[in-house]
Amino acid sequence: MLAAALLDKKKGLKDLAFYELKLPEPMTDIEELIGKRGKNQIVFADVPIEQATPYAAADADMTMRLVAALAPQLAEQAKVNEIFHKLEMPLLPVLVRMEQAGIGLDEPFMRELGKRMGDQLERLEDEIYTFNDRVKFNINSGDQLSDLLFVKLGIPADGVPRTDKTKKYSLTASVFEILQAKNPHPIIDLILRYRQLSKLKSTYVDALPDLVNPETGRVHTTYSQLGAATGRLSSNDPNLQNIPTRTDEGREIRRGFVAAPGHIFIAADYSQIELRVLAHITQDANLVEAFLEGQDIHAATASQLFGVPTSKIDKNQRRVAKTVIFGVIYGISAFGLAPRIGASRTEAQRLIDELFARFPGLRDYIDSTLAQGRQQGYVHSLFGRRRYMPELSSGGPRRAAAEREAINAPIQSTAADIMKIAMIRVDEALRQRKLAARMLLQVHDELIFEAPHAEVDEVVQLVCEQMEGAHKLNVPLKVDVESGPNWEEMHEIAAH
DNA sequence: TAGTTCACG
DNA sequence: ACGTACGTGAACTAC
Repeated sequence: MLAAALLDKKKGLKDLAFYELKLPEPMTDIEELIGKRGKNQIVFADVPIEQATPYAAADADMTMRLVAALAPQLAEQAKVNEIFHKLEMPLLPVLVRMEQAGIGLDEPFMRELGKRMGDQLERLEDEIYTFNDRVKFNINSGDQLSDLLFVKLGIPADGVPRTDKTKKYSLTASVFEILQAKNPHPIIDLILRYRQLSKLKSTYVDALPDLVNPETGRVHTTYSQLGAATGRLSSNDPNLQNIPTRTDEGREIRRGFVAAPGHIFIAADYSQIELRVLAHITQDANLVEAFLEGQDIHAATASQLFGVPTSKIDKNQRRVAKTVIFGVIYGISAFGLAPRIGASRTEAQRLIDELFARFPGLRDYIDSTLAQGRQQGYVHSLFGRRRYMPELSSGGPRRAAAEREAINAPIQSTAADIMKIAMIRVDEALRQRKLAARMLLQVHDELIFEAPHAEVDEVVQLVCEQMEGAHKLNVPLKVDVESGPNWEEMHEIAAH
Protein backbone atom coordinates (compact mmCIF):
# COMPACT_ATOMS: atom_id res chain seq x y z
CA MET A 1 0.00 0.00 0.00
CA LEU A 2 2.81 2.35 0.86
CA ALA A 3 4.67 1.58 -2.32
CA ALA A 4 1.50 2.07 -4.31
CA ALA A 5 0.98 5.44 -2.66
CA LEU A 6 4.55 6.57 -3.20
CA LEU A 7 4.74 5.32 -6.75
CA ASP A 8 1.44 6.67 -7.96
CA LYS A 9 2.52 9.91 -9.56
CA LYS A 10 -1.09 10.96 -10.02
CA LYS A 11 -1.55 11.04 -6.28
CA GLY A 12 -0.63 14.44 -5.01
CA LEU A 13 0.11 15.51 -1.49
CA LYS A 14 -3.54 16.27 -0.87
CA ASP A 15 -4.71 12.78 -1.81
CA LEU A 16 -1.98 11.20 0.27
CA ALA A 17 -2.85 13.37 3.22
CA PHE A 18 -6.48 12.26 3.11
CA TYR A 19 -5.63 8.66 2.45
CA GLU A 20 -2.85 8.19 4.96
CA LEU A 21 -3.77 10.73 7.60
CA LYS A 22 -7.56 10.49 7.24
CA LEU A 23 -7.86 14.24 7.53
CA PRO A 24 -11.28 15.49 8.59
CA GLU A 25 -10.71 19.04 7.26
CA PRO A 26 -10.63 19.84 3.56
CA MET A 27 -7.31 21.28 2.43
CA THR A 28 -7.12 24.20 0.05
CA ASP A 29 -6.36 22.99 -3.44
CA ILE A 30 -3.51 24.74 -5.22
CA GLU A 31 -5.87 25.35 -8.13
CA GLU A 32 -8.11 27.47 -5.93
CA LEU A 33 -5.17 29.82 -5.50
CA ILE A 34 -3.54 29.92 -8.89
CA GLY A 35 -6.21 28.58 -11.25
CA LYS A 36 -6.00 25.67 -13.65
CA ARG A 37 -3.22 25.38 -16.20
CA GLY A 38 -4.08 27.79 -18.95
CA LYS A 39 -4.67 31.39 -19.91
CA ASN A 40 -5.77 32.81 -16.59
CA GLN A 41 -3.29 30.92 -14.49
CA ILE A 42 -1.09 32.97 -12.16
CA VAL A 43 2.09 31.96 -10.36
CA PHE A 44 2.21 31.20 -6.67
CA ALA A 45 4.24 34.37 -6.08
CA ASP A 46 1.16 36.38 -7.15
CA VAL A 47 -1.12 34.82 -4.54
CA PRO A 48 -1.83 37.35 -1.75
CA ILE A 49 0.28 36.63 1.31
CA GLU A 50 -2.82 36.14 3.49
CA GLN A 51 -3.88 33.19 1.35
CA ALA A 52 -0.41 31.91 0.49
CA THR A 53 0.76 31.63 4.09
CA PRO A 54 -1.82 29.16 5.42
CA TYR A 55 -1.56 27.14 2.22
CA ALA A 56 2.23 26.90 2.43
CA ALA A 57 2.06 26.09 6.13
CA ALA A 58 -0.50 23.33 5.55
CA ASP A 59 1.66 21.96 2.76
CA ALA A 60 4.70 21.71 5.00
CA ASP A 61 2.67 20.41 7.92
CA MET A 62 1.03 17.66 5.88
CA THR A 63 4.39 16.62 4.51
CA MET A 64 5.79 16.30 7.99
CA ARG A 65 2.79 14.36 9.22
CA LEU A 66 3.08 12.07 6.23
CA VAL A 67 6.71 11.32 7.06
CA ALA A 68 5.61 10.22 10.51
CA ALA A 69 2.87 8.03 9.01
CA LEU A 70 4.85 6.54 6.14
CA ALA A 71 8.40 6.14 7.46
CA PRO A 72 7.52 3.18 9.71
CA GLN A 73 5.78 1.43 6.81
CA LEU A 74 8.85 2.02 4.65
CA ALA A 75 11.16 0.69 7.34
CA GLU A 76 9.34 -2.64 7.25
CA GLN A 77 11.01 -3.36 3.91
CA ALA A 78 14.73 -3.21 4.58
CA LYS A 79 15.92 -3.04 0.97
CA VAL A 80 13.26 -0.64 -0.24
CA ASN A 81 14.04 1.47 2.80
CA GLU A 82 17.70 1.48 1.86
CA ILE A 83 16.92 2.48 -1.72
CA PHE A 84 14.89 5.37 -0.40
CA HIS A 85 17.42 6.65 2.14
CA LYS A 86 20.70 5.79 0.42
CA LEU A 87 19.75 6.32 -3.20
CA GLU A 88 16.66 8.43 -3.84
CA MET A 89 17.13 10.97 -1.07
CA PRO A 90 20.85 11.61 -1.81
CA LEU A 91 19.98 11.85 -5.51
CA LEU A 92 17.44 14.60 -4.90
CA PRO A 93 19.94 17.47 -4.38
CA VAL A 94 21.94 16.22 -7.37
CA LEU A 95 18.84 16.51 -9.54
CA VAL A 96 18.08 19.94 -8.12
CA ARG A 97 21.56 21.12 -9.10
CA MET A 98 21.11 19.70 -12.61
CA GLU A 99 17.73 21.39 -12.99
CA GLN A 100 19.08 24.70 -11.75
CA ALA A 101 22.14 24.50 -14.00
CA GLY A 102 19.99 24.20 -17.13
CA ILE A 103 21.51 23.99 -20.60
CA GLY A 104 22.30 26.64 -23.18
CA LEU A 105 20.09 26.98 -26.24
CA ASP A 106 21.16 28.81 -29.40
CA GLU A 107 17.91 30.67 -30.03
CA PRO A 108 18.82 32.31 -33.37
CA PHE A 109 19.90 28.90 -34.65
CA MET A 110 16.59 27.35 -33.58
CA ARG A 111 14.56 30.11 -35.21
CA GLU A 112 16.51 29.73 -38.43
CA LEU A 113 16.02 25.97 -38.38
CA GLY A 114 12.31 26.52 -37.72
CA LYS A 115 12.04 28.83 -40.69
CA ARG A 116 13.71 26.31 -43.00
CA MET A 117 11.48 23.53 -41.76
CA GLY A 118 8.41 25.73 -42.15
CA ASP A 119 9.28 26.46 -45.79
CA GLN A 120 9.77 22.80 -46.50
CA LEU A 121 6.51 21.89 -44.78
CA GLU A 122 4.65 24.39 -46.98
CA ARG A 123 6.07 22.79 -50.09
CA LEU A 124 5.10 19.34 -48.84
CA GLU A 125 1.58 20.51 -48.02
CA ASP A 126 1.12 21.88 -51.55
CA GLU A 127 2.33 18.63 -53.06
CA ILE A 128 0.03 16.60 -50.83
CA TYR A 129 -2.97 18.78 -51.74
CA THR A 130 -2.42 18.03 -55.43
CA PHE A 131 -3.70 14.54 -54.63
CA ASN A 132 -6.86 16.07 -53.15
CA ASP A 133 -7.79 18.14 -56.22
CA ARG A 134 -5.69 20.94 -54.74
CA VAL A 135 -8.17 21.25 -51.90
CA LYS A 136 -6.53 21.99 -48.56
CA PHE A 137 -7.23 19.75 -45.61
CA ASN A 138 -5.68 19.03 -42.21
CA ILE A 139 -2.91 16.53 -42.87
CA ASN A 140 -2.57 16.02 -39.12
CA SER A 141 -6.12 14.71 -38.95
CA GLY A 142 -6.20 10.93 -39.14
CA ASP A 143 -9.87 11.01 -40.14
CA GLN A 144 -9.28 13.35 -43.07
CA LEU A 145 -6.16 11.46 -44.13
CA SER A 146 -7.94 8.10 -44.06
CA ASP A 147 -10.73 9.52 -46.17
CA LEU A 148 -8.27 10.76 -48.80
CA LEU A 149 -6.14 7.62 -48.93
CA PHE A 150 -8.73 4.87 -48.73
CA VAL A 151 -11.78 6.55 -50.26
CA LYS A 152 -10.79 9.32 -52.67
CA LEU A 153 -7.52 7.78 -53.86
CA GLY A 154 -8.82 4.23 -53.60
CA ILE A 155 -5.70 2.79 -51.99
CA PRO A 156 -6.74 -0.70 -50.81
CA ALA A 157 -7.26 -0.69 -47.07
CA ASP A 158 -7.30 -4.45 -46.61
CA GLY A 159 -4.72 -5.59 -44.13
CA VAL A 160 -4.40 -2.13 -42.61
CA PRO A 161 -4.53 -2.61 -38.84
CA ARG A 162 -7.09 -0.83 -36.67
CA THR A 163 -6.36 1.38 -33.68
CA ASP A 164 -6.91 0.09 -30.14
CA LYS A 165 -9.90 1.96 -28.82
CA THR A 166 -11.60 3.62 -31.75
CA LYS A 167 -10.99 0.91 -34.36
CA LYS A 168 -10.13 3.43 -37.03
CA TYR A 169 -7.42 2.68 -39.57
CA SER A 170 -4.04 2.88 -37.90
CA LEU A 171 -1.83 5.30 -39.80
CA THR A 172 1.57 4.90 -38.19
CA ALA A 173 4.84 5.21 -40.09
CA SER A 174 5.32 1.44 -40.18
CA VAL A 175 1.81 0.98 -41.62
CA PHE A 176 2.66 3.49 -44.35
CA GLU A 177 5.86 1.62 -45.14
CA ILE A 178 4.01 -1.66 -45.54
CA LEU A 179 1.36 0.10 -47.60
CA GLN A 180 4.02 1.59 -49.84
CA ALA A 181 5.53 -1.85 -50.46
CA LYS A 182 2.15 -3.38 -51.34
CA ASN A 183 0.43 -0.51 -53.13
CA PRO A 184 3.01 2.13 -54.02
CA HIS A 185 1.62 5.65 -54.21
CA PRO A 186 3.58 8.93 -54.37
CA ILE A 187 1.53 10.49 -51.58
CA ILE A 188 2.84 8.01 -49.02
CA ASP A 189 6.41 9.29 -48.96
CA LEU A 190 5.15 12.85 -48.88
CA ILE A 191 3.07 12.10 -45.82
CA LEU A 192 5.91 10.32 -44.06
CA ARG A 193 8.19 13.25 -44.77
CA TYR A 194 5.53 15.74 -43.66
CA ARG A 195 4.90 13.83 -40.46
CA GLN A 196 8.58 13.66 -39.56
CA LEU A 197 9.22 17.34 -40.19
CA SER A 198 6.14 18.61 -38.43
CA LYS A 199 6.94 16.43 -35.40
CA LEU A 200 10.44 17.86 -35.17
CA LYS A 201 9.27 21.42 -35.69
CA SER A 202 6.34 21.48 -33.29
CA THR A 203 7.79 19.34 -30.51
CA TYR A 204 11.33 20.71 -30.46
CA VAL A 205 12.28 23.56 -32.75
CA ASP A 206 9.26 25.74 -31.99
CA ALA A 207 8.73 24.65 -28.40
CA LEU A 208 12.23 24.86 -26.94
CA PRO A 209 12.91 28.60 -27.41
CA ASP A 210 9.70 29.37 -25.50
CA LEU A 211 11.08 27.46 -22.54
CA VAL A 212 14.28 29.47 -22.18
CA ASN A 213 14.24 30.98 -18.70
CA PRO A 214 14.61 34.76 -19.04
CA GLU A 215 16.57 34.93 -15.79
CA THR A 216 19.23 32.39 -16.74
CA GLY A 217 18.95 32.37 -20.52
CA ARG A 218 18.95 28.57 -20.37
CA VAL A 219 16.47 25.69 -20.60
CA HIS A 220 15.71 23.97 -17.30
CA THR A 221 14.01 20.58 -17.34
CA THR A 222 12.32 19.02 -14.33
CA TYR A 223 13.24 15.47 -13.39
CA SER A 224 10.78 13.12 -11.78
CA GLN A 225 11.99 10.35 -9.50
CA LEU A 226 8.51 8.82 -9.64
CA GLY A 227 8.04 9.19 -13.37
CA ALA A 228 8.68 5.57 -14.25
CA ALA A 229 7.46 2.33 -12.69
CA THR A 230 10.93 0.84 -13.07
CA GLY A 231 12.89 3.44 -11.12
CA ARG A 232 14.08 5.30 -14.17
CA LEU A 233 13.93 9.07 -14.09
CA SER A 234 11.63 10.94 -16.39
CA SER A 235 12.10 14.47 -17.66
CA ASN A 236 9.44 17.04 -18.46
CA ASP A 237 8.75 20.68 -19.37
CA PRO A 238 10.73 20.22 -21.52
CA ASN A 239 11.51 16.55 -21.84
CA LEU A 240 15.25 16.59 -22.51
CA GLN A 241 15.44 12.80 -22.57
CA ASN A 242 13.92 12.51 -26.05
CA ILE A 243 15.85 15.06 -28.08
CA PRO A 244 16.19 13.61 -31.61
CA THR A 245 19.29 11.64 -32.61
CA ARG A 246 18.18 8.85 -34.94
CA THR A 247 17.92 10.83 -38.18
CA ASP A 248 20.30 13.43 -39.58
CA GLU A 249 17.55 16.04 -39.66
CA GLY A 250 16.59 15.32 -36.09
CA ARG A 251 20.20 15.45 -34.98
CA GLU A 252 20.41 19.02 -36.29
CA ILE A 253 18.24 20.01 -33.35
CA ARG A 254 21.02 18.90 -31.03
CA ARG A 255 23.25 21.53 -32.60
CA GLY A 256 21.03 24.07 -30.90
CA PHE A 257 22.13 22.88 -27.45
CA VAL A 258 25.41 24.69 -26.87
CA ALA A 259 28.09 24.75 -24.21
CA ALA A 260 28.67 28.05 -22.41
CA PRO A 261 31.57 30.25 -23.58
CA GLY A 262 34.88 28.75 -22.50
CA HIS A 263 33.15 25.43 -21.85
CA ILE A 264 32.64 22.15 -23.67
CA PHE A 265 30.12 19.32 -23.34
CA ILE A 266 31.26 15.92 -22.16
CA ALA A 267 28.89 13.00 -22.74
CA ALA A 268 29.54 9.71 -20.95
CA ASP A 269 27.35 6.74 -21.80
CA TYR A 270 27.23 3.25 -20.39
CA SER A 271 27.94 0.80 -23.20
CA GLN A 272 25.21 -1.88 -23.33
CA ILE A 273 24.32 -1.47 -19.68
CA GLU A 274 21.07 -3.43 -19.89
CA LEU A 275 22.69 -6.41 -21.57
CA ARG A 276 25.53 -6.37 -19.05
CA VAL A 277 22.94 -6.35 -16.28
CA LEU A 278 21.20 -9.22 -18.07
CA ALA A 279 24.48 -11.15 -18.14
CA HIS A 280 24.98 -10.50 -14.44
CA ILE A 281 21.46 -11.41 -13.36
CA THR A 282 21.12 -14.50 -15.55
CA GLN A 283 24.73 -15.58 -15.00
CA ASP A 284 24.50 -17.06 -18.46
CA ALA A 285 27.97 -18.39 -19.23
CA ASN A 286 27.95 -17.45 -22.91
CA LEU A 287 26.71 -13.94 -22.26
CA VAL A 288 29.16 -13.36 -19.42
CA GLU A 289 32.05 -14.68 -21.49
CA ALA A 290 31.23 -12.38 -24.40
CA PHE A 291 31.42 -9.35 -22.13
CA LEU A 292 34.52 -10.55 -20.28
CA GLU A 293 36.26 -10.91 -23.62
CA GLY A 294 35.16 -7.43 -24.64
CA GLN A 295 33.32 -8.73 -27.68
CA ASP A 296 30.81 -6.81 -29.79
CA ILE A 297 27.80 -8.35 -28.09
CA HIS A 298 25.45 -8.19 -31.05
CA ALA A 299 28.03 -9.70 -33.38
CA ALA A 300 28.70 -12.39 -30.79
CA THR A 301 24.97 -13.14 -30.52
CA ALA A 302 24.70 -13.23 -34.30
CA SER A 303 27.60 -15.66 -34.43
CA GLN A 304 25.74 -17.96 -32.02
CA LEU A 305 22.42 -17.59 -33.82
CA PHE A 306 23.70 -18.13 -37.35
CA GLY A 307 26.58 -20.47 -36.59
CA VAL A 308 29.06 -18.20 -38.33
CA PRO A 309 32.34 -16.86 -36.91
CA THR A 310 32.01 -13.36 -35.44
CA SER A 311 34.37 -11.99 -38.08
CA LYS A 312 32.04 -13.14 -40.85
CA ILE A 313 28.89 -11.53 -39.46
CA ASP A 314 27.41 -8.94 -41.81
CA LYS A 315 25.49 -5.80 -40.84
CA ASN A 316 22.10 -7.35 -41.38
CA GLN A 317 22.87 -10.42 -39.28
CA ARG A 318 24.09 -8.13 -36.53
CA ARG A 319 20.92 -6.03 -36.73
CA VAL A 320 18.74 -9.14 -36.57
CA ALA A 321 20.66 -10.50 -33.58
CA LYS A 322 20.29 -7.16 -31.80
CA THR A 323 16.55 -7.14 -32.40
CA VAL A 324 16.22 -10.73 -31.22
CA ILE A 325 18.09 -10.28 -27.96
CA PHE A 326 16.40 -6.99 -27.12
CA GLY A 327 13.11 -8.55 -28.10
CA VAL A 328 13.65 -11.36 -25.67
CA ILE A 329 14.36 -9.06 -22.73
CA TYR A 330 11.11 -7.30 -23.62
CA GLY A 331 9.23 -10.61 -23.74
CA ILE A 332 8.63 -10.54 -27.49
CA SER A 333 6.85 -13.34 -29.39
CA ALA A 334 7.58 -14.77 -32.81
CA PHE A 335 4.56 -12.84 -34.05
CA GLY A 336 6.04 -9.56 -32.88
CA LEU A 337 9.59 -10.34 -33.93
CA ALA A 338 8.81 -11.45 -37.50
CA PRO A 339 7.86 -8.03 -38.96
CA ARG A 340 10.68 -6.33 -37.09
CA ILE A 341 13.33 -8.44 -38.75
CA GLY A 342 11.49 -8.92 -42.02
CA ALA A 343 11.23 -12.69 -41.60
CA SER A 344 8.46 -15.26 -41.51
CA ARG A 345 6.94 -16.19 -38.19
CA THR A 346 8.53 -19.61 -38.50
CA GLU A 347 11.96 -18.12 -39.01
CA ALA A 348 11.41 -15.70 -36.13
CA GLN A 349 10.45 -18.59 -33.87
CA ARG A 350 13.54 -20.49 -34.96
CA LEU A 351 15.75 -17.54 -33.97
CA ILE A 352 14.06 -17.20 -30.59
CA ASP A 353 14.47 -20.94 -29.95
CA GLU A 354 18.08 -20.75 -31.05
CA LEU A 355 18.77 -17.83 -28.71
CA PHE A 356 17.36 -19.73 -25.73
CA ALA A 357 19.36 -22.81 -26.74
CA ARG A 358 22.61 -20.84 -26.96
CA PHE A 359 22.00 -18.75 -23.85
CA PRO A 360 20.19 -21.16 -21.52
CA GLY A 361 20.47 -18.71 -18.62
CA LEU A 362 17.84 -16.55 -20.32
CA ARG A 363 15.10 -19.16 -20.10
CA ASP A 364 15.96 -19.88 -16.46
CA TYR A 365 15.82 -16.18 -15.66
CA ILE A 366 12.42 -15.72 -17.31
CA ASP A 367 10.95 -18.78 -15.64
CA SER A 368 12.23 -17.98 -12.18
CA THR A 369 11.34 -14.29 -12.43
CA LEU A 370 7.76 -15.09 -13.42
CA ALA A 371 7.43 -17.76 -10.74
CA GLN A 372 8.72 -15.42 -8.06
CA GLY A 373 6.58 -12.58 -9.36
CA ARG A 374 3.44 -14.70 -9.15
CA GLN A 375 4.32 -15.96 -5.71
CA GLN A 376 5.32 -12.63 -4.16
CA GLY A 377 3.21 -10.27 -6.23
CA TYR A 378 6.23 -8.23 -7.26
CA VAL A 379 9.53 -8.49 -9.11
CA HIS A 380 12.68 -6.68 -8.01
CA SER A 381 15.96 -5.17 -9.15
CA LEU A 382 19.40 -6.33 -8.05
CA PHE A 383 19.17 -3.83 -5.22
CA GLY A 384 15.65 -4.80 -4.16
CA ARG A 385 13.65 -2.07 -5.86
CA ARG A 386 10.19 -3.55 -6.32
CA ARG A 387 7.62 -3.37 -9.05
CA TYR A 388 4.30 -4.78 -7.91
CA MET A 389 2.59 -6.89 -10.55
CA PRO A 390 -0.63 -8.42 -9.24
CA GLU A 391 -1.81 -9.13 -12.78
CA LEU A 392 0.79 -11.88 -13.14
CA SER A 393 -1.81 -14.04 -11.43
CA SER A 394 -4.74 -12.94 -13.57
CA GLY A 395 -5.65 -14.52 -16.88
CA GLY A 396 -5.73 -13.66 -20.58
CA PRO A 397 -3.99 -10.78 -22.35
CA ARG A 398 -3.57 -8.72 -19.19
CA ARG A 399 -1.49 -11.50 -17.75
CA ALA A 400 0.60 -11.76 -20.91
CA ALA A 401 1.28 -8.03 -20.78
CA ALA A 402 2.20 -8.28 -17.10
CA GLU A 403 4.61 -11.12 -17.90
CA ARG A 404 6.44 -9.00 -20.44
CA GLU A 405 6.67 -6.16 -17.94
CA ALA A 406 7.93 -8.57 -15.27
CA ILE A 407 10.65 -9.92 -17.54
CA ASN A 408 11.90 -6.46 -18.38
CA ALA A 409 11.49 -4.67 -15.05
CA PRO A 410 14.40 -6.21 -13.08
CA ILE A 411 16.80 -5.46 -15.91
CA GLN A 412 15.67 -1.91 -16.58
CA SER A 413 15.41 -1.22 -12.83
CA THR A 414 18.88 -2.50 -12.06
CA ALA A 415 20.39 -0.35 -14.81
CA ALA A 416 18.47 2.64 -13.44
CA ASP A 417 19.73 1.96 -9.91
CA ILE A 418 23.34 1.73 -11.11
CA MET A 419 23.00 5.02 -12.96
CA LYS A 420 21.60 6.70 -9.85
CA ILE A 421 24.53 5.44 -7.76
CA ALA A 422 26.91 6.79 -10.40
CA MET A 423 25.21 10.20 -10.44
CA ILE A 424 25.53 10.58 -6.68
CA ARG A 425 29.19 9.60 -6.78
CA VAL A 426 30.09 11.76 -9.74
CA ASP A 427 28.39 14.77 -8.18
CA GLU A 428 30.20 14.15 -4.91
CA ALA A 429 33.57 13.77 -6.64
CA LEU A 430 33.12 16.94 -8.71
CA ARG A 431 32.31 18.94 -5.62
CA GLN A 432 35.02 17.42 -3.50
CA ARG A 433 37.63 18.35 -6.11
CA LYS A 434 36.14 21.84 -6.36
CA LEU A 435 35.68 21.51 -10.11
CA ALA A 436 33.57 24.03 -11.98
CA ALA A 437 32.24 21.30 -14.29
CA ARG A 438 28.52 20.65 -13.87
CA MET A 439 26.34 17.65 -14.57
CA LEU A 440 23.52 18.90 -16.80
CA LEU A 441 21.48 16.00 -18.13
CA GLN A 442 20.74 12.31 -17.62
CA VAL A 443 19.31 10.29 -20.48
CA HIS A 444 18.92 6.85 -18.86
CA ASP A 445 22.32 5.40 -19.76
CA GLU A 446 24.11 8.67 -20.46
CA LEU A 447 25.25 11.74 -18.51
CA ILE A 448 26.00 15.09 -20.12
CA PHE A 449 28.37 17.53 -18.44
CA GLU A 450 29.54 21.06 -19.15
CA ALA A 451 33.17 21.71 -18.24
CA PRO A 452 35.67 24.54 -18.67
CA HIS A 453 38.23 23.51 -21.29
CA ALA A 454 40.95 23.34 -18.67
CA GLU A 455 39.04 20.72 -16.69
CA VAL A 456 38.23 18.29 -19.48
CA ASP A 457 40.92 15.68 -18.80
CA GLU A 458 40.28 15.55 -15.10
CA VAL A 459 36.50 15.43 -15.50
CA VAL A 460 36.63 12.65 -18.09
CA GLN A 461 38.89 10.61 -15.86
CA LEU A 462 36.70 11.17 -12.81
CA VAL A 463 33.42 10.50 -14.58
CA CYS A 464 34.63 7.23 -16.12
CA GLU A 465 36.00 6.05 -12.83
CA GLN A 466 32.82 6.77 -10.90
CA MET A 467 30.46 5.42 -13.55
CA GLU A 468 32.40 2.24 -14.25
CA GLY A 469 32.92 1.64 -10.56
CA ALA A 470 29.37 2.47 -9.47
CA HIS A 471 28.65 -1.18 -8.76
CA LYS A 472 30.68 -4.30 -9.34
CA LEU A 473 28.96 -6.86 -11.54
CA ASN A 474 30.35 -10.14 -12.76
CA VAL A 475 30.96 -8.41 -16.09
CA PRO A 476 32.75 -5.07 -16.48
CA LEU A 477 30.79 -1.83 -16.85
CA LYS A 478 32.12 0.11 -19.81
CA VAL A 479 31.69 3.83 -20.42
CA ASP A 480 32.21 5.64 -23.73
CA VAL A 481 33.02 9.34 -23.63
CA GLU A 482 32.63 12.06 -26.21
CA SER A 483 33.04 15.81 -26.12
CA GLY A 484 32.17 18.78 -28.28
CA PRO A 485 30.97 22.37 -28.45
CA ASN A 486 27.32 21.41 -28.98
CA TRP A 487 25.21 18.31 -28.47
CA GLU A 488 25.41 17.28 -32.12
CA GLU A 489 29.09 17.75 -32.81
CA MET A 490 30.48 15.26 -30.33
CA HIS A 491 33.69 13.30 -30.84
CA GLU A 492 34.99 10.33 -29.01
CA ILE A 493 37.67 10.90 -26.44
CA ALA A 494 40.48 8.35 -26.45
CA ALA A 495 40.28 5.70 -23.77
CA HIS A 496 41.36 6.82 -20.34
C1' DT B 1 -9.86 14.60 -21.70
C1' DA B 2 -9.17 10.35 -24.50
C1' DG B 3 -6.92 8.55 -28.19
C1' DT B 4 -3.21 8.36 -31.54
C1' DT B 5 1.31 9.06 -33.05
C1' DC B 6 6.19 9.54 -32.47
C1' DA B 7 10.55 11.54 -30.24
C1' DC B 8 14.07 9.09 -26.94
C1' DG B 9 16.66 4.96 -24.04
C1' DA C 1 -9.02 -18.14 -29.60
C1' DC C 2 -6.55 -14.21 -28.10
C1' DG C 3 -2.96 -10.66 -28.62
C1' DT C 4 1.28 -10.03 -29.78
C1' DA C 5 8.30 -5.65 -27.27
C1' DC C 6 9.80 -2.66 -22.16
C1' DG C 7 9.97 2.38 -20.17
C1' DT C 8 8.71 7.50 -20.83
C1' DG C 9 6.45 12.87 -22.40
C1' DA C 10 4.51 16.06 -25.90
C1' DA C 11 1.74 17.57 -29.81
C1' DC C 12 -2.22 17.08 -32.06
C1' DT C 13 -7.32 16.00 -33.25
C1' DA C 14 -11.88 15.32 -31.88
C1' DC C 15 -15.26 15.42 -28.51
